[in-house]
Amino acid sequence: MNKSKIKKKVTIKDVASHANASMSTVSMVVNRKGYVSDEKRKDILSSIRELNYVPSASARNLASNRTNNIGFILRESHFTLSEPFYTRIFLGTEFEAKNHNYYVLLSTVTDNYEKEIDTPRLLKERNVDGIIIAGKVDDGLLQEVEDSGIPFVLVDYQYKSYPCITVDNINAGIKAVRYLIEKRHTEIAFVGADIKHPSISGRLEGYQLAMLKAGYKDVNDFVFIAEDDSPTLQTGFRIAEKVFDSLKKPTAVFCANDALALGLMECAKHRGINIPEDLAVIGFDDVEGAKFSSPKLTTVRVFKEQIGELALSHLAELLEDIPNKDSKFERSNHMLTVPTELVIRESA
Amino acid sequence: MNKSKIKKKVTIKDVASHANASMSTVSMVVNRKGYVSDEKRKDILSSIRELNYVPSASARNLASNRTNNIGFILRESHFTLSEPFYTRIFLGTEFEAKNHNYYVLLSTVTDNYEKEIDTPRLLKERNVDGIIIAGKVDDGLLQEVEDSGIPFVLVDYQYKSYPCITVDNINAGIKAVRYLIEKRHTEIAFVGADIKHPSISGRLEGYQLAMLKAGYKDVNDFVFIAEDDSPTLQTGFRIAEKVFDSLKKPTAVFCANDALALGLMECAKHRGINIPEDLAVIGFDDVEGAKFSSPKLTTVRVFKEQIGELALSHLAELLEDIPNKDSKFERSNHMLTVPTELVIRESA
DNA sequence: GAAAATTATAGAAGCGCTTCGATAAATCAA
DNA sequence: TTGATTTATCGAAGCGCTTCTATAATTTTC
Repeated sequence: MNKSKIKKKVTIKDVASHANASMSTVSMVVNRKGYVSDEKRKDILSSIRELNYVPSASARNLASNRTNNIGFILRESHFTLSEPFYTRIFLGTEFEAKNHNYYVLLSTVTDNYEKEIDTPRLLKERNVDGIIIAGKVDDGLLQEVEDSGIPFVLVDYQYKSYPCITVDNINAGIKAVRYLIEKRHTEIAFVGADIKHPSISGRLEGYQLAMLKAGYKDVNDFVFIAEDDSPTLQTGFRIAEKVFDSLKKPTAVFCANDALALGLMECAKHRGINIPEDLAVIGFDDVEGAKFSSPKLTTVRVFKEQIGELALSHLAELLEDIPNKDSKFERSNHMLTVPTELVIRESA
Repeated sequence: MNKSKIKKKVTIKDVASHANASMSTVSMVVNRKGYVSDEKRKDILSSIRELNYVPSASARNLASNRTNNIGFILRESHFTLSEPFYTRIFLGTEFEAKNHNYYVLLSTVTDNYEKEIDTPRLLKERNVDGIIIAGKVDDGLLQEVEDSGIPFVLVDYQYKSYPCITVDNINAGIKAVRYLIEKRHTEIAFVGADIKHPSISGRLEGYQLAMLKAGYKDVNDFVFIAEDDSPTLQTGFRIAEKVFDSLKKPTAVFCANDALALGLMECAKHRGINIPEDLAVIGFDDVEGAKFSSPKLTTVRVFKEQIGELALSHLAELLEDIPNKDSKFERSNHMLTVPTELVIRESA
């Protein structure tokens, strides 16, 4: 705008002449590439500091044909969810992006995505080097991303055998149930909803495996599921009514997420069922509310920020194409599951 | 990465030769500038479509010395707040950004910001044309932004007399209280917390003005405030206990936000106080939970997305520096307040 | 101790666009 | 009619980098 004291922008040229070097040498120092003598490097670095030189991103991008941007695609409804699950993941990504010198362009897509029409601009204009897609999104979008040839990583969702970071739901389910068994519970129920979601079904699978292992034959006896409902507090309340009305009275419940657990506890309170005395409850996710409920909810903690970080660092790996021996990703297999932690509070 | 069928990137040059024009003419068409005959324009546009040309952002930015990016700065804790207030605002900004052809770079800052050290990268590297700062942030950061010379707009916060978009708290407060008075309430209380926050104090001010107008002398008689606590559900519960224990029994309460109102209602339930029969309650914000509480909360709706949109469009105005007669911003005064709406549900 | 490989630096092309003249035709003013 | 404006188009410079190539100087190899 209308400025008077426009400080002339410091360019690589200024640094070069100030340090008595060529532009290319300065560039190499900045990018840690090629051969530069220690002496020259020192001169250049001090010139950079002295002149307060910051490379121009646009120039850099143009010349190197990279953007240094990562796209983060998320469904609108996931973004504005009152429980900050995906925002936490985003935060982790953003944090890690700083370490890798990327910017993150967040782009939300509507829930009823229409191919071509709703295509995120960052995809159309191709000004990202890679893309992170968090949560379940429309298949059409996934297809578009694939077709674009831009490397991408899925988070908390699986599709075909694309690189993805997911929660280790099965093991977490096993851990939760095993804990209940240790506590001498025998009648252990599972409460779930939206069973088609891979995360939920994974948790159920963990439950079933643990029950089988413990010698139960009919692992579906105590399974209560609202197949097509989303796993909310309200749904939890509703399922709870069925649970409490059923003949077989469980002494413990493993819920597919915290919202369900909280809803179930609400219902229990209404019915005068004491938790954890009459009924032990374990949730999943470790949402904010879990710490504040009464009794405080015992649950499986999901490390959301870590997931976001991991997604970014894996994507960075893909982009840099550096065969990284330390990589958490085995050769062929680009699927990584993140471990969880059982947080024992009051409800179980 | 390693692609086989790399589609050669379509450049402005390709379009130019295909349309039998010069690069500069194509550029002018793309940017809607200068003089181009209708005929040539049509040719060029159809070539663009045919070749599926998308301008390169980096090249553009480099040549024009703009970035086409807007920075959106937010405190981490505000971002991961379980109530998606700021994320909603961000969503509005992002939405509007598409219309103005900007990308939004979201950058969170830690709550205990340290000048220089925590400076957002987008500020340091100056790769945004303008900045939106949402919510209260550290003064030092504000200073840095100011010093950078990059135009900025504050949202839901005021500082000196910088351009800002805020909620019309005072009028909303008046509206809420007036509604209660219409409903023949005479003993109307105000419940608030964190009173130094301009939004909260604005709401109190509205309350006081309405009460004065209604003929009350001692407008502070019925004011209950937890000065330094943040306005959460827990705080609401605590204040409620004081309210219910006090001698003067209000028949209606105007709460500074929904969380407080929800907490108060929780406490009322414990005490067997019926809402709205024994006590009318009005909240503020219209959070998700307001629709689900029982009774459903009557509250003042804040149009979060709209605020975000407004912030962006105002910033765009500043950047384009086009004296816009339709602007909602009067000449000198760059402060805009966004109106609210009283949503009448069950609690009042 | 000559050829090969490595280290160190500089120069220049070029990434894809915007924008500043230059030029010329068409329109206007008097 | 003639000079001044407006309209229309093009060519070329240049934005600030990266990176390829060239050229030396130095070190390694056998």
